[in-house]
Amino acid sequence: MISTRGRYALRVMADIASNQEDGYVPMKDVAKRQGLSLKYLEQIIPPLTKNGMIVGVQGKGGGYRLTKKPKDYRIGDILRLTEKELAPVGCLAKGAPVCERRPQCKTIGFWEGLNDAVNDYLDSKTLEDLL
Amino acid sequence: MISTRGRYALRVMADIASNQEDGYVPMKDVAKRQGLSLKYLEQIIPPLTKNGMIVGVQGKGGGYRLTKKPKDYRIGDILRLTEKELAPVGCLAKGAPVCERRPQCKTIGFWEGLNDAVNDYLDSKTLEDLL
DNA sequence: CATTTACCTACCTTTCCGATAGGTATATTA
DNA sequence: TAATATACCTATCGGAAAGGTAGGTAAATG
Repeated sequence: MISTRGRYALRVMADIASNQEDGYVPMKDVAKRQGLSLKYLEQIIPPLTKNGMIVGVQGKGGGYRLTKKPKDYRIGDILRLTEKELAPVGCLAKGAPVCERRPQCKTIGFWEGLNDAVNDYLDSKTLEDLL
Repeated sequence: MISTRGRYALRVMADIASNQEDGYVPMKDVAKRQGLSLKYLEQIIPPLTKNGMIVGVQGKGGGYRLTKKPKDYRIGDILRLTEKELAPVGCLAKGAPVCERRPQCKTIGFWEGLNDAVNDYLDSKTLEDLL
């Protein structure tokens, strides 16, 4: 399942895209428009700035701004950064220990297929599709 | 995303399919072969019997048995019965209250698409594919 | 210098997953 | 008929994680 982190991140990105005419968009405004907690958003955003998806400028008149055109953001990329884990099952998760039943496991291939299906869909859509 | 309930259910179904020559397969044996807790499996199984996916016979010599050929079980059907919730986001869940932001929500269409993509994949595979 | 913003870190509360536990009902076999 | 083996039922529980709150610091602007 997708948590609020990823869902809110998408809404934030779409909101910035819609409001960044030529200046910077304060997260305070985004929070108010979207009806979300500013403090909570503040701890969801960092992975996006650290990976160059958006730029943040401090001080008066500051805020956030996209670094690319909406069309050039794959939703999968946004979610993979903000969501703690996207894999459908634990054994396909990032830091998962190698499952000892792996050799005899009859379902792993099926789960890998599901994982691929999900990621293919996420990568087939862009931020522009949300606007 | 997918919990142990659905994952174990698949392993149980595959195990029964592989061991039900012409008699009934005791859950005790399944638990031992799969390395899972019998008591936990016992509370995962009921939805499968109540919906006619398998039949359970009590008493000595009893156990479980498939009601159809492995090829006729869509994995999606098994998971929708055993998994508490398959929807990728809360607002698409079974008993979810209507979201008040629905009219202005720009992401709901995207999530519905993901939900469809997942279910399409799950319904494209059968129990036979796991054997 | 005052204000506004991003940025950082700790903590907290509730939910729920993943089980454990103890029992009852029902059928078979000796 | 007694003993046994099974399915079936219901309550409880510990730990982890989600989802958020809170309070601060750093930097830029007017």
